[in-house]
Amino acid sequence: MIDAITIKDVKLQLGELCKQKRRSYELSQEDLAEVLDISRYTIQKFENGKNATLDTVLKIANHFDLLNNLYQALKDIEKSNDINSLY
Amino acid sequence: MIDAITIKDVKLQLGELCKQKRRSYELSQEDLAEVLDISRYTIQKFENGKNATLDTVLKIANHFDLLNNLYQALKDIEKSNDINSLY
DNA sequence: TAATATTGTTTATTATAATACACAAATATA
DNA sequence: TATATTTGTGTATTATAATAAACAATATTA
Repeated sequence: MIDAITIKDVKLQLGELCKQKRRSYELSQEDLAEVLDISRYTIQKFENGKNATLDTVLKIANHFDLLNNLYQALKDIEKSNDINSLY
Repeated sequence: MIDAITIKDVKLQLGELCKQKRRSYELSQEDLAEVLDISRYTIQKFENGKNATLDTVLKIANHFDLLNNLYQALKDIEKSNDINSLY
């Protein structure tokens, strides 16, 4: 039996994804911080699963072209809710 | 030509989704705030597209059983990155 | 329409995310 | 191995998200 996903799990996975994306672009934490105009410490903490603000997360997502994906996913959830309400 | 999705768009959509989910459970902002042990003002601001913390967003997502979906979506993005690196 | 419930807004305070800086630890490169 | 680069940590400060409480503005219901 696999345990349910926790908030901590999601934060850690978000951090891992940032780390992976950043490295695939061959950017250091310093580089990414600079282009996004945020501090390296903020990136550092986010990549290691600490709490962050939505703005920080979305700035990073945007830089790695994940904003449209995210938006569409949210729209899909909203739509699936609409459909369920028909039954 | 449709404009690209902005960070503001995503925050507004997150807020709308919270509002919709909350209403589908017939909860007031007050109700939701109480069960999540956060203030109604935090919900209020989030639902209207203001900035928030990841913890706030994930507490809400968790309450509406969206955490597994989110986690899996993040894993999928990570995996698709791995695959691309093979070519 | 009157009463009730919900949502929006304001102000003040507290908690904490973000910043800046320095330095140590760990990795990568010459 | 020595040098350089990157990452992790610590401390202090600043900016702002979160809280609490009250009240006005909107919906909802009787």
